[in-house]
Amino acid sequence: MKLLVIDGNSIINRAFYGIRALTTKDGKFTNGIFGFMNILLGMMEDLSPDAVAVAFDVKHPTFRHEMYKEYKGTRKGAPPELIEQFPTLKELLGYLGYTVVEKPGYEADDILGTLSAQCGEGDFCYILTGDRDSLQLVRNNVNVLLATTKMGQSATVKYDLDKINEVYGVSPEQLIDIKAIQGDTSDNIPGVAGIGEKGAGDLIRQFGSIEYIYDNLSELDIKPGMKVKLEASRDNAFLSKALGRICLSAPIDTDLNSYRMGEPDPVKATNLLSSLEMTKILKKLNFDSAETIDESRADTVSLKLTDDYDALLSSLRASGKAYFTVKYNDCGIEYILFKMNDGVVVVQNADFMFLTFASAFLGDSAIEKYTDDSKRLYSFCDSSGIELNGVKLDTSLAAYLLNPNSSDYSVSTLAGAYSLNNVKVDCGDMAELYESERELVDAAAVIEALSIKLTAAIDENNQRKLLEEIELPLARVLASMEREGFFVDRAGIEQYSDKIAVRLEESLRKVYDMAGCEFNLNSPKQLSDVLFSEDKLNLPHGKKTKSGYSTNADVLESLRDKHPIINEILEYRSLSKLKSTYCDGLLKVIDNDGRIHSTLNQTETRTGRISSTEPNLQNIPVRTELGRELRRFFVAKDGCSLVDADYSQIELRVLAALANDENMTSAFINGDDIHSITASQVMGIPLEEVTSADRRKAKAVNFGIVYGIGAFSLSQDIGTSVVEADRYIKGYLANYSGVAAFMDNAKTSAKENGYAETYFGRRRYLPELHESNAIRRAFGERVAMNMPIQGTAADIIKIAMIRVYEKLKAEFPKARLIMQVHDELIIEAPENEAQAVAELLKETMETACEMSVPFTVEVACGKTWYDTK
DNA sequence: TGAGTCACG
DNA sequence: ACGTACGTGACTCAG
Repeated sequence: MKLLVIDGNSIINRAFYGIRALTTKDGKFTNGIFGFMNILLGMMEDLSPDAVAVAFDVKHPTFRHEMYKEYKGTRKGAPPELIEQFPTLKELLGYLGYTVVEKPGYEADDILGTLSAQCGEGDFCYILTGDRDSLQLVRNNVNVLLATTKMGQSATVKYDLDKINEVYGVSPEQLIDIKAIQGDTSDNIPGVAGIGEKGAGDLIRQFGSIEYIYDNLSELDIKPGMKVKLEASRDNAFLSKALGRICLSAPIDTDLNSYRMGEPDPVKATNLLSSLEMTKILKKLNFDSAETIDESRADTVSLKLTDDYDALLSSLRASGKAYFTVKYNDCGIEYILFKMNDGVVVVQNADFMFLTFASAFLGDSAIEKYTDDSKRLYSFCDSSGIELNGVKLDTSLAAYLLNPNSSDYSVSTLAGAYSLNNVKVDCGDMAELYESERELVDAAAVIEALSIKLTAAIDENNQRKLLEEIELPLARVLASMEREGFFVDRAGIEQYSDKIAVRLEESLRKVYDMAGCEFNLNSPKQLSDVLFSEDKLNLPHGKKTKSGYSTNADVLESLRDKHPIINEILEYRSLSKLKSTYCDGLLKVIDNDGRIHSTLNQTETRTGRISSTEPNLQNIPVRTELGRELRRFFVAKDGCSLVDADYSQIELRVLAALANDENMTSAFINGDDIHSITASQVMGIPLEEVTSADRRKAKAVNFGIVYGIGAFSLSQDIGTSVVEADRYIKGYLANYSGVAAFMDNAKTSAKENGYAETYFGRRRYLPELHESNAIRRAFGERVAMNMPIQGTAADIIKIAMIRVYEKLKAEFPKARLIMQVHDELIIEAPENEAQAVAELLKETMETACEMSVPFTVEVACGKTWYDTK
C-alpha cells in the first residue's frame, strides 16, 4: 500500500507565510487553507496514494503549559489569524475523505514517525512536511517530501536514503546525533554548548554516533577545545538525543487500512469551499455537479424553452421585474435565460421575431432588470440600435462594491459565496441544452436569489446611491467608450517603430562592445551577471532581488558615473520598452475600423478606479519627449478634434476637503500654487524665496502624504537623508494639522470598521490591519490612508463621466467620450463643436462634486493627443 | 507561471 | 530587526 502522511501544522504554516493576506468577503482568513489544499491536491495528483493521514499537533490545554516550558521555550505561538484556520481545514479534510490524526501530548512528528514505522514490505510511505527534523524517519521504503520555498517559489524535494547521504553525508539515524550535538533553540533542545551545525556534522560523519564519541572521548583525535565543550555538555548531549528522536509508538490507530481514502461528501465539501470562496480548489476537485446538490434541501428549478414572446413579455411586464442572463455569440445574442416564478425560461435567437422581442423587453423602462454583465448588454444594445433601459442591478457591480478585493464576480462564484449553490435544475426535455450550457443555466437559476441577497447587502452597507447613481449608469458610459475606441495613425506608428528599431540596434551594439561580450540584454539575470561579476565589469552591486542583484533604473542611475555602459543600457531599456510594448503592442490591437478598442474594466481595482486592458491606454508615455511622441499617433478622425481635460491635483484637493484642513483648503480656494505654498510653510521661508528645488521637495512630500509616506522612501525620492526627510514630514503634519488628524482617523476607523471608505461610501476591507506581521500591518495602514483619497477622486471622475456622457448625448450628439486616464477625460468632437464641448467638459468636471475646495480642470483641444498637452 | 522591469495616474 | 509610498497592465525571461 502507498501511504501519504502529512505534517498538517508544518504545511499550513508554510502556506500561511507564503501567501499574503487572503480572506473571504467577510474577512475570514483563508490563505493557510488555500495553500494547504493546493499542495495537497498537487501531491494527490503526483503520487496517487492509497491512504492518506494528515497529522496535527494538539494544543492540549492542561498539557500546553508544560510543553511550552519543557520543549517549546523559544518557539513563538502561531498568530490568531492562522489558528482560526485549523478547525476549518480539519473539517474540510474530513469532508474530502482524508483522515485527520491527532493525539493530545504528541506532536505531528510523532504521528508521522509512528505511521511510517508501520510500513512493512510491499508498503511505501511518503512523508510530506516542511520540517527537516522528519528526515530522520527516512528508510528504504519511507521517503520525506520536504516542502521548501526557494526564491519565493514553493516546491517539494524528495529525500530518500541516497539524497540524505548526498546532502548530509550520514544516515537518517545519525541526523539525530547531529542534532543532539548541534541543538535546536526552536525545539528547546540544548545540544552541546559552543558547537554548531558544521562542527556537529563533522563529528558524526567522522565518528558515527555520540555514544561512540563519549565512550572514547579521551582517545579520539578531536581538538582539545572541542573535547572540553563535549565533556561539559555530556548529559545535555544524551538528553538532546532522546528529545530529538521522533517517537515511533504514539498511541494511535496503527492499522494502515484505516487511513484509506474515505468517500468524500461532495455536498458538504462544496458548500464549505464555496463559503471560503475557493473556486479554484473546487474546480480542481472536479466533482460531478449532480453530486454537489443536497437533494433533501435543494431548490428545484425547471428548465424550458419558449418562443411565445408575447406571453413572456406580458408576464415580465406584469411582474415589473426581469432576472436574466444572456449568452452571446459572434452575431449578437444567442440565448436569453430568464428566471421566472416557475423556473428558467429560455428564449433562443432563432427567428426574426426574437430581435423584436429583445428590443421591446430591453427598451421597456418599466421592467426592472437584474442581470450579471450590464456593460456587455449595453454594448450589444448600442450595436443593435436598441435603447437599454431600467437596469436595476448588475450582480458583478453590486458584488464589487460589497468587496472589491475579489477577482471573480461571475454568478457561479457569487452564488457559492452567498450559499446559493444548492439548486437543482429539472431539465425535462432540455437535457441537451443543460448539458452544453450548464453554467449558464445554473447562473440563470440563481440570479433572482442572488440579486435579492446582494440588494439587501448593498442596503445594509448604505451603498445604494453609489450603486444606482455611479456604477450602474457608468457601465453604459464605459460600453460606449469601448465601442467608440481611439483612432490611431497606423502608418505613423510604423514609421516611428522603424526609427526606434534602428536606434535600438545601435544601442545594443554599443552595449555589447563595452561589455566585451554578447548576451541577452532583455534578461535581468544575464545583465546582472555582466555588470556585477568579478570577472566581468565588477561594478558595485546594489540591493539584491530573489534571483540576483537588481538592475532596475534606480540602481543603474546610481551607477551612471561608474561606467559609460550604464547610460547605454538605460537608453536600450527605454527604447526597447517603446518598441515592444507600445509600437508592436499597439499595432497588434488596431481594429479593422482603424481604431483601438481598449477594454475598460469596472470591477478590477481595489480603490474604485477603472482599469484599461488589451491594450492599456492608461499608460501611454508622456514623461519623456521621445515617448510622448507616440501621442502624435492618437488622433481625432477626419473632421474632428480631441478635447482633453484633466483635474489638477485632484487627490490633494480631495485630501484637503476630506481632512477639512484649514490651511490646505484656503490655499486651494485662493488658487495658490500648492507645492510652493507647502514649501514656504513647511520650510518656514517666504513664498517669494522658495526655489525650484524647494518646490520639488514639497511636491514629493505632497505626493508621498497621499500614499501614506515613510521617511525612508521620501529620502530616496528627494535624495536627502532619512533624518531630514523625517523632519519634512513632521513639519508637514504640524503645518497641516487637519491632514495629520485625518490620517490618524483613517487608520483607527479602518481598524474599527474593518474597512476604509470613500466620501461616497465605497469600501475596501483591510484584513491586513489585524495581522500580527508588522510589515503587512503597516501596509494596511498606508492603504487605509490612501484608499479614501484615491477612491474619492475615482468616484468624482466617474460622476463627471456620467454627466458628460448625458450632456453630450443631449447637446452634442456627434461628440463622444472616448477615454479616461484616472484624472483625465478625452472627447472626440466635430471640429466646429470642439470649443463648445471643451467648455461643457470643463464645467461638468468642475461641478461634478461640491466640496470645500474647488476642483479645477484644465482643458485643451488638438488634432492629436500630443497636441492637447 | 512568477519575477523583474517599466509605462501611466 | 524588519523593509521601505498608493493604484494599475504589458512584455520578457526562465524554470
